[in-house]
Amino acid sequence: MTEEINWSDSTIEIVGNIISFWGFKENHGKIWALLYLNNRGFSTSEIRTYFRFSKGATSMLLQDLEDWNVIHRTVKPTERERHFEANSNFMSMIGNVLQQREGDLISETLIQLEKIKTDALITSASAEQLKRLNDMIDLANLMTQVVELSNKMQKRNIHELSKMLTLVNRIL
Amino acid sequence: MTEEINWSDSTIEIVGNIISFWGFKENHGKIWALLYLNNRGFSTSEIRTYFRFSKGATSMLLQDLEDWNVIHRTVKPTERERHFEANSNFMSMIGNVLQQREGDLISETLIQLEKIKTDALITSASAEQLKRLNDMIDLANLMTQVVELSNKMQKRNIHELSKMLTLVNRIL
DNA sequence: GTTAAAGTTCAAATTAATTTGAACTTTTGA
DNA sequence: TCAAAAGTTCAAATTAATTTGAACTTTAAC
Repeated sequence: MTEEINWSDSTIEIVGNIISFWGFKENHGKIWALLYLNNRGFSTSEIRTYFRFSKGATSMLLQDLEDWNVIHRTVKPTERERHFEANSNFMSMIGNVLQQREGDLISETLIQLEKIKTDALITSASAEQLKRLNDMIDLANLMTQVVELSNKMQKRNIHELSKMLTLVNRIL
Repeated sequence: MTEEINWSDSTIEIVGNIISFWGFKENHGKIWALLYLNNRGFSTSEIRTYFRFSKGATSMLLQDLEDWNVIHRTVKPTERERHFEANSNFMSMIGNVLQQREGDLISETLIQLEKIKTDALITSASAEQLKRLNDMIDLANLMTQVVELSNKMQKRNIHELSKMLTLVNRIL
């Protein structure tokens, strides 16, 4: 019976949880937290063993994290397996996923809404309805802005961001 | 065979979609969009018929939207059924859900992380690990700020927000 | 070039989120 | 007060998201 519970284990759980909040898989967050909290490279099989993930899941999760620029490979000349380290710019996780979704969804939405607007103009829509349709277009544009903002936030660290937001909160 | 496809139908689909992006059920977004785009009160059964939702689902969805302050009841003395209208402050939808999650998740996370930090201090954690644990606490605090911000955004309209974000984007 | 370890893919299985509908409670008009 | 219409609840059914693992491809040490 092991006495000591590793404090980083519980943190990994919690961080996995908090990250899934932003629309990620919890396991993306857990892997990132493992790497980040321990501050060293982990091999694929080490990660797999730690979490008891399948080979396929591990491959896919690491792929995503790499694509999102949340982890990077480290060169280990002695080992054949890949090794990964966490990038500390956590915000990129959020930013990248928003960006990915944005590409797929928001711009497409804007195109569709503009198309609908054209239709509405030539048919029966009332002035009030047009106003509201325009609001929806504003909404889609707002989301583009949010995504743009989150991309810029990627380049800042958490402390800096927290301070910035305090400021913005004070202004509003 | 109906010739004319109502332009607002497609908009409702799209808005439902874009709203689910923020972590809502698509059907929350659809109901809100129906009410908002048509700018009038709808009875429960009207809504149910339009979307072909079950009685139970309609009840629950409307309940949520009302709780989140996204729709409100209107008095119709002639009718027995409830009638609902959209509140135009769409942002409250996002803000309220973030807030709701925040209550359940972020504050709890902060408590847990602080507890873990105490443990880490009295056990084996290295200075570097402590630093990273502190980063995680910063992260949780950052999320509190984001939630606070989104609550303030509720009180603004979409146009105003869009302009504000353009400004922030320019600064960063 | 061989081959074995590492990595990928994706259909099937598992798990999680959402919706349904029947039984129940509440509301309201007569 | 009563009854019927409206609204709610929640276990079961449905649908959606995630994970597994076996078959496959790629990589790199020899």
